[in-house]
Amino acid sequence: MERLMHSIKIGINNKLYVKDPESSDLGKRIIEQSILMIDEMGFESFTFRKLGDRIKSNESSIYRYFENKHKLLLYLASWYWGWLEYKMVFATNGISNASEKLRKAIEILTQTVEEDVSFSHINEVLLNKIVINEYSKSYLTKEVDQENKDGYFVIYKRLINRLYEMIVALDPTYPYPSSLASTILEGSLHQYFLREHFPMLTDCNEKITPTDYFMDLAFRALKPTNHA
Amino acid sequence: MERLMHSIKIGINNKLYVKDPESSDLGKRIIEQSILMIDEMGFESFTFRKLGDRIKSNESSIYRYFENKHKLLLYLASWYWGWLEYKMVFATNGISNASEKLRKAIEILTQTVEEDVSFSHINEVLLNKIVINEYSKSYLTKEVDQENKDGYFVIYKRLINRLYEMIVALDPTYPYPSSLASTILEGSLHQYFLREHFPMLTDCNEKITPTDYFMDLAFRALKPTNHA
DNA sequence: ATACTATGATAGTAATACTTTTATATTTGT
DNA sequence: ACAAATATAAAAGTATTACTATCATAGTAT
Repeated sequence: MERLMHSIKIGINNKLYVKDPESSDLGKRIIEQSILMIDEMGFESFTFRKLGDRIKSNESSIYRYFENKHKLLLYLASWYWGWLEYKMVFATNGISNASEKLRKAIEILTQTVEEDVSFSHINEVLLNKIVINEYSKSYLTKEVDQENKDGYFVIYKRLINRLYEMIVALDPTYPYPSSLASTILEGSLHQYFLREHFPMLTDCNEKITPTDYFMDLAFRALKPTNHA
Repeated sequence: MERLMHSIKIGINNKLYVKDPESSDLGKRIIEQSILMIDEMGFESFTFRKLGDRIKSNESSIYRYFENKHKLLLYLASWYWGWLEYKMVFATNGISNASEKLRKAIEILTQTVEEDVSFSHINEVLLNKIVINEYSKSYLTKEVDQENKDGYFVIYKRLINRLYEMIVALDPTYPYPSSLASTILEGSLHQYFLREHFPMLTDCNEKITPTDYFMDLAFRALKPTNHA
């Protein structure tokens, strides 16, 4: 798996960047260090000026890669969802039993990102934390509809759609498969956030994981059909 | 109900404001017009300078009521959750059957806010839209833990806790009552957002409501015990 | 040797998120 | 009715942000 992913490039909408950050050393440093900095200081405090100082480059050079920090966040999020999608498709690929397949998918999508193995300059653990803490900000804007039209959220939508398909395959009678799919993905991020900051609002802790909760919820909601 | 609510004041943590906006005409205009403006232009574009222009007052005068726009958002959100809590407690008060009680609570908490009836200067319909589009931004910050300690989220937490208690009363064997309660509240906001901007990611539309979805989900998950 | 490209350095602009000071209007207490 | 206290308004100032523009320079490709 690790070896395989080394040779994979996650295809991100090229409107999200001015110049592909994967195409140069500076670009990779921008990605690498922006992940560290956004995690450290939060998205609002993060600026291209500070990033420039940190990577000993220039603010104006960073603008040659990304129009603004909002697009950088969309880029990072797309990368993350693409990476998760890849892991999920890979892990569920051979499974023919609909129930097992969905089980595996939920496991991959809701489990903690444990360690950083595959891409040298991208720290997936921190990127997962960024997605938990900042992803909502990327779509809760007045520009969502235009940006959605421009395809900035395709990977995320495709991922939810894959989950939707597995739900329908398992139980075609369930009336809310899209909502359940989006609830699992978004709700999982939320439960991680609550575990960290509002432990009274969640049952998740060191022992119980968001995976446990959503696995249970999904299988309480769905009734497998016999042709599965 | 309307008459009753006219005489109710929603108790909001007094650290959220410098001067109580309910205590003066200017304060009420700040609340009234900030709701309209945040709805119109979104929270990031909204500024105290623009609000001052709009209400023909001065930027500096607004700062005498709220330290910054972030605290204003927290104030508006607290007001909203307090208002919802009130409606929920009122509506579920007389119900002794645990199942019916939870049913009523979910209905109140997840249904569309249809019209603005009770408080003259607060438009609850728009406030509901603001909560859908902006609430996450109020807690997805580096300062959450401190602000949580300062009690800025008490009403929201109390509301979820009330829902939690109804879930436990209905089915004490269910292992994730807190997570289910927080999922219903947060997930409902999310489904409304998706319905508006990402219809492919939800089953909710003109006919199917987030209420339908979460009512069904909750009652698939929970098994009433006989002593209910 | 030259031309092209990437990056860096510097400066500039408009807007934001405030703070400070001073003036004026309004309310209230006696 | 008058003085004092309080609320609001007006204006100016500051540091930072989110860029844009210009010019210089180093490396690379032909």
